Amino acid sequence: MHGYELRKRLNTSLGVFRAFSYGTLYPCLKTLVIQGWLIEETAADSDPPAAPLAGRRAKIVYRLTAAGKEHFEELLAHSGPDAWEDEHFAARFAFFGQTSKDVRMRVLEGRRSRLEERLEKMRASLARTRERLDDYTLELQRHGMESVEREVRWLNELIETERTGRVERPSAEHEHDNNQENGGRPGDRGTA
Amino acid sequence: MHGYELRKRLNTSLGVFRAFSYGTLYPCLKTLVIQGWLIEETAADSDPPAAPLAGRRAKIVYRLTAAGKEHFEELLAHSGPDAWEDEHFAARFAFFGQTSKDVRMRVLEGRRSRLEERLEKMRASLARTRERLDDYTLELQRHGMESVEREVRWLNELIETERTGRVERPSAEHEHDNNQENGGRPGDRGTA
DNA sequence: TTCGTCATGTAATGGGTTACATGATTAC
DNA sequence: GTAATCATGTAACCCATTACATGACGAA
Repeated sequence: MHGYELRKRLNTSLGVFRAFSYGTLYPCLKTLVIQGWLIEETAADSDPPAAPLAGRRAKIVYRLTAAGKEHFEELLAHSGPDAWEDEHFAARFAFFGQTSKDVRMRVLEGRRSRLEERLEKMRASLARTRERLDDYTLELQRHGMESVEREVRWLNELIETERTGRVERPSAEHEHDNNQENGGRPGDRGTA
Repeated sequence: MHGYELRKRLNTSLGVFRAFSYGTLYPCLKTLVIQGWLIEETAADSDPPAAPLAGRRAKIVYRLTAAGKEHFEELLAHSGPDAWEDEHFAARFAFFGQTSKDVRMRVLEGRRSRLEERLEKMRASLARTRERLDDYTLELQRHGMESVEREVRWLNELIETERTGRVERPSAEHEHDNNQENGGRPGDRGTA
């Protein structure tokens, strides 16, 4: 798709991502083209649904190259040391539909243990400072800890679901292809 | 206190804030000095608990000036247009102990309505895109929304507590002074 | 004697935003 | 005719991080 559309999607569809500004997005797309992961298709038009002639500024439609797709899949699979941090994790999770089960398990479990570490620290510091802080600060910490605990529970559910190989919510039950090497069970598109 | 100590506190005590690096902290303190909100006290030492002579590198202890305190209180009270965003709110909340009840109410209610706006948007976009996304993306959105809903409930509790003028948790019940113009009810220090 | 922690600081870099420029098209 | 939205892009800036430099002290 083209830049503008991409940004809108990031804005609305995925609530978790903050939308990047154009000042970030367009230069970024350009570098991806230079690196060979994307190609620009200065698509005059391909399917005009009730075409009102040319129109507007020429859209630049970006498409993944073969190399780009390969690289992307590599990125999803190979989890670096900070793959468990908030934003990294959310990004990975958003593309779970394109990964295999074992990758998903690794990421989910990694995230969980990361959060458990964090909980440890929070509990420790809370115990240490308990008496020396005012009620509001304490309340803030308490709420923060509960948020983390809640995410751990969420992860537990997801891991369990993943393990038993089941769809987690009612949701749509259409059929679709694409998805490498995992018999297309849990994460397939719900697209018609 | 001095820079190093300040940073440690931000690291451990307040779990919510990410700790700033020294590269941020020290220059920042310097500018605050220049602006007149802080003064450096190249404190040789004031209370050596079992003083082992001079020792180490000279600590630079920072202290609020009168102007600084005034400025700070102004910042807490006068909420700008983005005072309801995540980090701004957390920062404000952390200093609730130093504010008056009506400021607290304004901030809490502002935050809540901000979150409710956000919920609206999320609900709308979720309804719009429901069928076009895979289960994982949907699950991510769902979890995000529930997080926001949870924070709204939290705020409701806090507002209610604030309104009826009560301490929200068991906590310590010591007495202390300092706190301007609000009869020292809910947010006072729990310090011994 | 070496390592960890205390303590302060600087320079290079990174990753993002804001504000602006451009211009056509659609909706009121 | 005027505003909002579509659509792409650039330049200036901001805020924070990383990596480094310096050095003394205490503990293993």
